[in-house]
Amino acid sequence: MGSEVKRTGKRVLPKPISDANPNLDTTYTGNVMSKSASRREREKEILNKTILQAAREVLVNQGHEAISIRLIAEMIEYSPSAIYLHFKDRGAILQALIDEGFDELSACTRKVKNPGIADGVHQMGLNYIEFAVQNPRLYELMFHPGAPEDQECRRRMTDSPPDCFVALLEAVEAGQAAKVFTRLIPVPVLAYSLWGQVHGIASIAIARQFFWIPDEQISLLFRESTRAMIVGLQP
Amino acid sequence: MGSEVKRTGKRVLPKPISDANPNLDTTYTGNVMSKSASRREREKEILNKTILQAAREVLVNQGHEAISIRLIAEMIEYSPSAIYLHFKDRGAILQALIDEGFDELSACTRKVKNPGIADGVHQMGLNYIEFAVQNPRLYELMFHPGAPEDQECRRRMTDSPPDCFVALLEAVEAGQAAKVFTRLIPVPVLAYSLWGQVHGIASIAIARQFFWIPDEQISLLFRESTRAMIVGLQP
DNA sequence: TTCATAAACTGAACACTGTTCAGTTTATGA
DNA sequence: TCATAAACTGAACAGTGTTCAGTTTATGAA
Repeated sequence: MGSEVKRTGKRVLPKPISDANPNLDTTYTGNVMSKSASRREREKEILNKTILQAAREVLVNQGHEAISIRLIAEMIEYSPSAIYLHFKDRGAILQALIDEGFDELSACTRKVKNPGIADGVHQMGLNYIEFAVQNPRLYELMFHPGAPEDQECRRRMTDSPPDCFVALLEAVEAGQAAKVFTRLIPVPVLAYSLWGQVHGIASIAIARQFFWIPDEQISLLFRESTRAMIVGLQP
Repeated sequence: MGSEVKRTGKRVLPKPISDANPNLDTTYTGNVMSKSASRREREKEILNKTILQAAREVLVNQGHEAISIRLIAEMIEYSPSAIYLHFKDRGAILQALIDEGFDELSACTRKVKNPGIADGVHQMGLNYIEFAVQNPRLYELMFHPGAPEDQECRRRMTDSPPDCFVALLEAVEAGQAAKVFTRLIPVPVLAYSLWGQVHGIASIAIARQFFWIPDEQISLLFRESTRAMIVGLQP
């Protein structure tokens, strides 16, 4: 619990950004939105981020099951009900974390220089696994968010694939053009084969309950399994 | 809810097995354990199974998150507290379901005839994926039981691998002897590469949110990805 | 058959969730 | 200065897992 400060309606946090503040947005005042209204919007944005920061901290340390509204409320020193002014429900918070995760994963896979050649695809896979291993709780949330029904996340996902998969599809297409993948199977099948491989290795690496493999062989496993998959896709 | 029958202490269910019952165990009466004591033990066993049946029904239809003590209690027409006379806590019920799952998965992989040859290994992988796809909720529970800490499941797992993995290790060793896998990497690395592949494909197939692939290409994906992995493990 | 004892079982409680909403406090702009 | 809107709280509701005192039933010896 800690502080026993009496809490009243409006909080001093987030601090009102004074006119002297260099971050003040002076380019967009006037007719459509009043100055204070836009400031309020920025404050709202800040509190939004604060909530997500707290949620992510819990996620990293204890996993997504430990994320509770009341806990977050205590961390950011607001009442639990205040959170519902910023997020529809607990699921919306998790979804925001999932979105963050996919953005970061996408950045990891996109940073390889030549995705179209065999080494490039290999490196994409290794980057993917690296992200998963370094953010195990987040990765777990991204692919196993728990209650599987009702989420509109499902709809969004099926509407358009996450960008990390788009990157893979592009690499596969470039690889086919460059004769890296010569086997005559549809591009999605090729891409899913590759994705399945790295996802499986990453999942197993995260769920450490399944490791009777010496530590020094893990990176060998990452390299060999991804290599084998790429080699296997050329007849 | 249904019946409003007044419930009192001891239940008529499970029915006492009379002496006329052909299932009566007459081989072990007498000194160590009295007749009625052994009957009670059998009744306990039955109620145990009844609880697990109910739990599995919920699991299959709604996923493991929907398994609640109170719901199970209603299904088997006992009070919630009665369940704690048979299982330490909710986690113990889930663990029992997980154990069932690994037994069944093991049976699936073990039923291939020649696991040591390439086709055998391939078939093991396909059987594995088939199990996962046909028991998606169970498979999800087995590998993502939720709260990851505190479980003594962790200890048991790290003590000895599940039998399905032992079967794979044996197949890989036989495959190496038969020159199916000629690449010079340690057996565990080989086995994990194969397991990672099928696990990844199975996971993605289950989390259908990630499918923009036409239905008719799914079995092709299963076959091609497992094939590619096996081919890739020979230099 | 009687009866103390052990086993099985229940009901009420506790502490914890997510979520809602009436009511209070604060900021706003005329 | 002051009505109004926005921000926020506190208490409540319904749900969860779990515990435990107390009741009901079955048992086996007297």
